[in-house]
Amino acid sequence: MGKNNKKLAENGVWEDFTDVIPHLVPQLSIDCVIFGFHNDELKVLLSKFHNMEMWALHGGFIQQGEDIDHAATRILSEHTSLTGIYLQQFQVFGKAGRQTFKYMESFFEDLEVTPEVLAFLKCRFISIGYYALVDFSKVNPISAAFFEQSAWFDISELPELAFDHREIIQKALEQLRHALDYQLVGFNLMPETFTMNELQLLYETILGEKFLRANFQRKMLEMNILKRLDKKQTGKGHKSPYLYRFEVA
Amino acid sequence: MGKNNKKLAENGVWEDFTDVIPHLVPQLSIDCVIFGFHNDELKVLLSKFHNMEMWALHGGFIQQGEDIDHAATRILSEHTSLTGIYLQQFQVFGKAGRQTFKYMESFFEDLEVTPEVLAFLKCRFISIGYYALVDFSKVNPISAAFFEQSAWFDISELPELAFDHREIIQKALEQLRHALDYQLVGFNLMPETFTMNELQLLYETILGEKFLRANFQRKMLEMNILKRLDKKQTGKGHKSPYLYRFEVA
DNA sequence: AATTCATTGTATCAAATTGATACAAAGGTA
DNA sequence: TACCTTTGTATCAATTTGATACAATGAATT
Repeated sequence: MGKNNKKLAENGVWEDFTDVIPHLVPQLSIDCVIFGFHNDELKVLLSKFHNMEMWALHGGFIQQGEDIDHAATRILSEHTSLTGIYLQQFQVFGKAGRQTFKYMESFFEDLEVTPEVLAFLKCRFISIGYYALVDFSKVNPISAAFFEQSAWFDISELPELAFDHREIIQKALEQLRHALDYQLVGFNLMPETFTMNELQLLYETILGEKFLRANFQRKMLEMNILKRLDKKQTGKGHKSPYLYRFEVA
Repeated sequence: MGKNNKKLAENGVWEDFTDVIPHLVPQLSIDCVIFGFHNDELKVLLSKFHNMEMWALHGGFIQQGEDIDHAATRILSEHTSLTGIYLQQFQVFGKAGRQTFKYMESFFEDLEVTPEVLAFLKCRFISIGYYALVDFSKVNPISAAFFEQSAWFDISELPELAFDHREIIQKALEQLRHALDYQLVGFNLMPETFTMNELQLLYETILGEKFLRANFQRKMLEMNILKRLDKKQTGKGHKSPYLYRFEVA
């Protein structure tokens, strides 16, 4: 997988980049902030540029006439092989100088592409931000063109990020927090079944505040969105909790 | 202004459209939903296509490298001569077939443009939706290229609208309602000073629900965002209300 | 000058929601 | 069986919200 980047189409998606450009909406891209939840921490899936200590969001281009939501779904599945994922468009990033190519000159020099392609890649792109909420345990990242590896990062311990990707993640988090308050969005980050305590930890982690156990449970139950299943056999020395599944009554 | 559309640059913004295209981000546009409040009704400012009973939002293109918020501000001022307006990006519209040119063939035939320009104009555009909140009394609409007049429409009595502009307005309204709940956004639709009753009417109109006068006043006052000024001399046969100005304490 | 009327500003009480604490039940270990 | 920890739920206090009441104001009317 991706020993070097001289060929741009290692994942088979692009046969020849020069030929593809005319079929794209130029200077417009999509960037996905892929959120997962693991070990009581909110994670973001990032990809690392080849030969550089620089990470980036999973992005891609929109094809002529392609529905943008379809493009986002396609890009996501190209990077994770996941389908049926919760995806939410949240903001467009289009500041004048949002892409700086500082520290990336050697990266571009290594690319064996035509001057036209290089000029295209160095344009100011306007990027539509989507966030994806995925079940961490089901993700199987795929390395795509330009990148050599993918990895999950704790939201509070992000590595060096390209362009304005740190700001994009920050805005995505704010939108996610907001959505958590008035939509039933959190369950997309949970496995199929879960305990009340696990759900509470998700809410506490994302919102960055603690809740009283009794009140959290009362609130969740009176929303009538949880189906109570059998008890979970924990083997721990205490009462075993119920399992729940998200299910609107 | 705008007796016909054979020349595209009547407002002086575009000298020659063909020359301008290469300086735009292709197939990407901005559409502004301009909200105003008048006679206890929420209004939208629309423009009418030349020689057609078809209305549209005020839109425009983004220049290469131009900050998109700057572009939105520029477009707004080109259409209304207003500056310092509250503008909020709210959603991108990029469905596969969002522009239908049904009923618009004659419009395109009337345009004396090169085939290249025509092809450009008929592309599927991805449009970034912004909404603007303006003080109704200060607006002085300007007719722009393609259009013959502008007018305010009650949100509940919209005329025939081009493309997916009805949906864009609907989504803008939903976002505005939402923003009203948790941001201090409504004051942009009000004149400099106003009575509590006028403010309540704004909230009731936008949110589509009635509030009890006493509770609305209590809620607003305890937010500490209103500066109480002198009483308004109404000349009416009852107690005269205080005037307020938006001012964070 | 007193009366009438619609509107405004605020007080008050009831109802609902939220915050904090308590306690019994379960499931294991010592 | 005693003990410890976690879970599920009940309970009461505090706060917020909903509904109603009432005095004050400013003009027109008598």
